Amino acid sequence: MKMDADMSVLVNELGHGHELATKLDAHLSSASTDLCKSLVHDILACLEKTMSMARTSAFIDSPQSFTSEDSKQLPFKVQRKETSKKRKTQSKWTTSQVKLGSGPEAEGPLEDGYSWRKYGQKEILGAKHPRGYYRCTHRNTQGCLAMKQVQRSEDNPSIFNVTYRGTHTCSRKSSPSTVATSSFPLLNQHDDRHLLLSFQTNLKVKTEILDSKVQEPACSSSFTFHGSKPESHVISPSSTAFFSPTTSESNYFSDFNEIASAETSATDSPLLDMDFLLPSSEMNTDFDLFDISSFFS
DNA sequence: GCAATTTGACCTTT
DNA sequence: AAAGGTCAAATTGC
Repeated sequence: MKMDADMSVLVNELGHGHELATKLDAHLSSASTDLCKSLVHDILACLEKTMSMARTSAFIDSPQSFTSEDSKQLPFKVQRKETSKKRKTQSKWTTSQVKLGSGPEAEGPLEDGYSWRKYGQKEILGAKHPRGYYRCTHRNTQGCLAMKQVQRSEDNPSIFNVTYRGTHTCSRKSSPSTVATSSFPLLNQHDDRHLLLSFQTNLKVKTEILDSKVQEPACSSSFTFHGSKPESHVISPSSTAFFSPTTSESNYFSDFNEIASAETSATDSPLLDMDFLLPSSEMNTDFDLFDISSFFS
């Protein structure tokens, strides 16, 4: 990855987003709700942090997440003993963050275009809500190792922290309904629809690259979906496009994967394991995953 | 009947 | 020993 150039683009884009958020903040002075104000400040804080991280190349150095030992494993049937190293590496991931908000017309990246299958749920210490564990539906059939974790936010029930791990190597076949229910099974389907719709107008995406120890390459991304009061939103025709697999090729998640891929490729890691398989040449330096401006228009 | 989800047990890490 | 992550049998839904 052409790191200097890309980082420059990153900083520029984030700077632009920061500028827009600042403008929005100014306009929200009287008519806005506390939530909106809060969100704006949240966005600003995150952007500032991200810009700072980009400048310091903090997250450039995040290596890949799995060892060569892991890469030897057949993905189709993970054996318990062999998962030990995977966990070891995962626990050492480190993060950088990017948050995205969504504007009214921004068809949020809520749907990543993939289908997920839940394989576990765990009560997390100190957390009000359990964490759900998901892996790609095509794990067994196509060996796709993508996984994600979904956990409801502590303070705001409408916020879901979604952490993605690995890159999809499968062909995406998920239907909107399948995805909608499988992505957030912590809610019933009725709530899911509200939640998903709410993402159109209030989406916050947080990207994390966990703190990496040099000897344990790792990278993950965390998306925080921030839904506002569901009942305040109305179904729009465009919402269907949001879930359409045909649009997923350019959705935020896939784009982020490309970005993450580029990041890790800069580490010169020899591994082509589950995390980031896309070559750096496919890096979208336009950074449209983080087309932050769209969220403020 | 098949696929997805639930959930308690098990395993690894800290 | 505690906590987090995964497995897999049982259950549920289509």
